[in-house]
Amino acid sequence: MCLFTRLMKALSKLRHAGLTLEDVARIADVSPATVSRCLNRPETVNVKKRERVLAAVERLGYVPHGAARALASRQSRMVGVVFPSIDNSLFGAALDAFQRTMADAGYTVIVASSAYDPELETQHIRRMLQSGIDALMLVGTERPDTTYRMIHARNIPYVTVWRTPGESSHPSIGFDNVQAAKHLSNYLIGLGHRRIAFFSGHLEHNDRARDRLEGVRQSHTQSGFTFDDSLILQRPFGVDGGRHMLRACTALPSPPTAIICGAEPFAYGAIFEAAALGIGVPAEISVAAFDDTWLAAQISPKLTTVRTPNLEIGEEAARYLIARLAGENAPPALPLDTELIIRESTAPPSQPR
Amino acid sequence: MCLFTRLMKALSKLRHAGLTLEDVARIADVSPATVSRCLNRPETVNVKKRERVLAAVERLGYVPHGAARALASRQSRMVGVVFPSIDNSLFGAALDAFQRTMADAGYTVIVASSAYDPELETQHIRRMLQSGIDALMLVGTERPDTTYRMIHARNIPYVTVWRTPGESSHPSIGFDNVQAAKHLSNYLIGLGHRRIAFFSGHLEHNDRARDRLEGVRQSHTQSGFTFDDSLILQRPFGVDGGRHMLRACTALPSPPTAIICGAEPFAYGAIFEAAALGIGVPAEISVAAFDDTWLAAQISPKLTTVRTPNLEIGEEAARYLIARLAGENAPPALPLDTELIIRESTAPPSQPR
DNA sequence: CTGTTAGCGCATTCAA
DNA sequence: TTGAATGCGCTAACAG
Repeated sequence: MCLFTRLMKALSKLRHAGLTLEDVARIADVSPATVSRCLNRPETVNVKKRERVLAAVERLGYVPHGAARALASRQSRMVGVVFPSIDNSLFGAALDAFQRTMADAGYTVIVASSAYDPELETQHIRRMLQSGIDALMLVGTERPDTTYRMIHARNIPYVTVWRTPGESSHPSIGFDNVQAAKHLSNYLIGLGHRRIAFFSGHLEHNDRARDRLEGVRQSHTQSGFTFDDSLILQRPFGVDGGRHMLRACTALPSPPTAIICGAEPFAYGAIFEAAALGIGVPAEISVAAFDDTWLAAQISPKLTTVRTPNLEIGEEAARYLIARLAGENAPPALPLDTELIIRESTAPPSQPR
Repeated sequence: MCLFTRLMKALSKLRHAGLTLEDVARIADVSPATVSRCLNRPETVNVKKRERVLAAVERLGYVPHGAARALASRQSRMVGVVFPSIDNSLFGAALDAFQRTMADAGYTVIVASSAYDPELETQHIRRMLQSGIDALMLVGTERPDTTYRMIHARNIPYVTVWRTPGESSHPSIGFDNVQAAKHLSNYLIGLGHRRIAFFSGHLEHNDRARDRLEGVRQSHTQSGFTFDDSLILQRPFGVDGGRHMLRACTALPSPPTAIICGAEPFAYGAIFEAAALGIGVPAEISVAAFDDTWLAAQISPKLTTVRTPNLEIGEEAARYLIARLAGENAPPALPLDTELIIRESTAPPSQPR
């Protein structure tokens, strides 16, 4: 029995590199508490002692035990991110920037992708809360009240990104999708387009997409035109969706002269398919989109698109959370700017009516 | 004092949704130990009692405290991933699959991107180890011994991905970069190409890139040709690198008739730049690459490329780690297959010599 | 500035 | 099967 205990202990030592605060304390000939202080608030401890302790830490290769630290201090120094997807350069860029900024502040990031499935998102959030995250970043604001209640119950800071606060009362960092879409639509209308199609991913469970559609609508009504709802097409995200929708809408009895794509892959698909079909872009149909990912300026014709501050969103969200975590009561940053980048894929309609 | 203590306790309650095992135990009228059993090994507890306990858990909305659980059980149910980058669909796809598979097995994933910087990678690994991860996934096998020692000291399972074990003794899940490159190069040589350029990211700190170059070399020597080292170009990853290298090598006194790109973005850059320069692909120069990301089949000319099992890598790596975590001694999966996908960007050289 | 003391919330013995 | 007891490794309050 005693043997067994010793064995288990040996094993546990192995697991934890055999080192605890106490070991370090013994070597440095101080109390465990002092070692703890050296690691967490070095300035509160005598210089000579501190050096002795840190030397011991170094020599032993001591590494604090995260869970123990979390349990005792009531913070894990981990933050969670749930994104609709992470295998694209849109959210990838934001995640990258977020992670980098968080790492600089000593935080570790936990990530999960919900595949645009609200239920999956809820599960991920629950699991993360359970893991003891100190803060949370989510995309958009549309989710069940119960989910927000879970978050509030834990009383941790969180941000929603990719939108501005708008009506919702959630801290948000992002840009105004409605305005951005309105701006783009106005530009097209200004070019003379009167029949504009809107290519979108599924609108339910995606407040950003709905915002953009809303912007296009407002642009029309405020310009004194009516937006034709039959020109709203929906497909799952991806190039193939764009190809399909282009084919669908060019086959219409009265086809659009311009297309606004709610997400950039649709625009690529539309442009590729138009090329395949021998339809000139922008000669016969204009194509514009949102996001300005790396491909936009590379393809031919170069894509007219709204640059969205993907990277900045990740960075600002991290900053906001770090501030909150530090006890500051900073409000989230102001809405970030978008910019309409006019390139080659848009032009006046060929046969103005 | 007593008041203060009570206050602190109240505060802590708030932070943790006010619920501990003990609370549940009290409500269900059992001991805390029983509640713990119900949650972890339900089959070892009386059915009636179990139901009572689970009902209480449900009703109270009890959520176990991750850090406490980790501390007591010596496992965090978190696994770490350090990737060179996450804002591209290559690693993004793998990460996505990895995360999904891990989530299904009840694990949470921590992610960090090293930006191809070895030192940053080391830091991230250290931090993750400290966070108490139960397992770790890394890309490639080339890193300081000290890093591997850190991992071994913790005695946790890990995998390296994107390569096959090869000489190194590390568990690996991936494909044979040398063979894949050799295959591609053989195909080009078979087409009649004798001057083949290799577009690469930086070769130091990137064993995959070196493997691919090695494959191209082997292909040449085994076919009885010599590979011209002056046709190895290096640039940071990205389309711009591809554009730049295309310009550079077409300006050579004796330019190549074909290009093998170590990563796909280079190929896109090369193709776009060739179009801009009025150089025909594949009429005047052939272009081929690795990865087969979504764009490969969309651009014009459609890209000849080696399909690499990005998604499968993430999935298999997760499976392997899960098995190891479950105590199974499963060896990593066999090398995954790659497939040469011949499309439109390659053809015999225009002026065979 | 330092050491002593007392838990953090849970899993896991062990004896019943 | 169950409950009581113990401690995981650390931080934080307190007295010195």
